[in-house]
Amino acid sequence: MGDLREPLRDLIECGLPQALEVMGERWSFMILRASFNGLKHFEEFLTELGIARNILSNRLAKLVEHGILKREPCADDRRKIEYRLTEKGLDLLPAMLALRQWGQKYGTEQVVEDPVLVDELDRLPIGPVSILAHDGRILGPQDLWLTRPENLGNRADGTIATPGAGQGVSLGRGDVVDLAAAKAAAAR
Amino acid sequence: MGDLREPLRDLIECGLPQALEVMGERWSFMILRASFNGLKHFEEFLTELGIARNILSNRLAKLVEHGILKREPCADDRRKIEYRLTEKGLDLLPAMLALRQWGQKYGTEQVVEDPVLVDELDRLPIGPVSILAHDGRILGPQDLWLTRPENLGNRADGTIATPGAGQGVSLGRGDVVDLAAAKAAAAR
DNA sequence: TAACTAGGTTGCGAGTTGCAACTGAAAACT
DNA sequence: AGTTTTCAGTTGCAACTCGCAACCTAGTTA
Repeated sequence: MGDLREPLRDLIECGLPQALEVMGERWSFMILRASFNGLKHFEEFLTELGIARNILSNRLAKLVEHGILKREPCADDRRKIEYRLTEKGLDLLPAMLALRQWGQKYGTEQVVEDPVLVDELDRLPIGPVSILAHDGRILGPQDLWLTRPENLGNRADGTIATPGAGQGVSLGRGDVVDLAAAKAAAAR
Repeated sequence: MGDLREPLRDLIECGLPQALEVMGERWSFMILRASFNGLKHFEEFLTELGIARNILSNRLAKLVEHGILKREPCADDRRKIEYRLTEKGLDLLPAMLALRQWGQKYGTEQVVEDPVLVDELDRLPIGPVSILAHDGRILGPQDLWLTRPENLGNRADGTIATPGAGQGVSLGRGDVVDLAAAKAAAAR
């Protein structure tokens, strides 16, 4: 179970609550998806999502406030306002796809999708959103371990790994995966 | 913009709403994370998350109802109940990590993490959760395209791609990424 | 038997959500 | 020019949800 004895007690300080502050609200992900789908205007979101006007107004304002969407008056029609994804918003794509792939995998209704999301290059369906090691290997729950920063690269066998070309990603404090449970589940 | 003229109007039928039905509720992801962290008992979640008792009770019941956690009476103490992740729950790991990586990247407070989530093999930090092509290439928003099922593999240059060993993943109906916007943003 | 613990449930006030109606400004029609 | 329509919001009100504290019940410990 890693080299930590106990699961950490202070889970508050990590990226998840920060993400949920915006995206945890009821319609945020649906609006985000609509944005990815190219919707830009208030009334489009309104009719598309079937959301209440005041809620939409409120949610859009919050998404803009958090820098996920940007709000720009339309040039050709000065009543219209364009809500467009920022880079920060685009960066939510993996999270959204992961969620929806999960929803699709386990959803009650097995929907036959009509337009398929494909790789532009070969026009073949994309694979699952995955957790990658620094060198690109795909990792499952059973491959994750928790360690203190000072022990990075200290392999179980005593040898030392050095980060190659891989881009390490820093995660939040309190980032513990229950390996015992994960491995037990994987073993079943 | 793919070979579809317009963004689809019926975005309802896809995996996302199904996922949000459970995980869209306020505390669901935090409870999930606590589960990944190895917490199993009611009072543990309670003190760890600082959530209200009734809400926790309600959320746990819903997570169990949706098959994300399973509820098992403890053998040694029949008052205690263990809430453990099911496979369906474990499958939410990419979504949770994607969300928290995003939160960490853009969060106001740059938290210095103490325990780092690493690859078990070499004990080096994991990379970002990524969207993969069927053959494992990492895809960004600008690499995504939308196509009708009957046109799968029809490349822009007219040649035809055939799925290799890659495992295609089926996404929900209405799965459209606004390529124009994504590419424009990527170009900036 | 009394006290304690684990996991809930109930009641109440505060905050959120959703519907419908209204506003105000810019465009379109007549 | 004057009326109507469209766009993006705001306001009022009913229903629901959240969080806190208190209470409840079964099993465990002293």
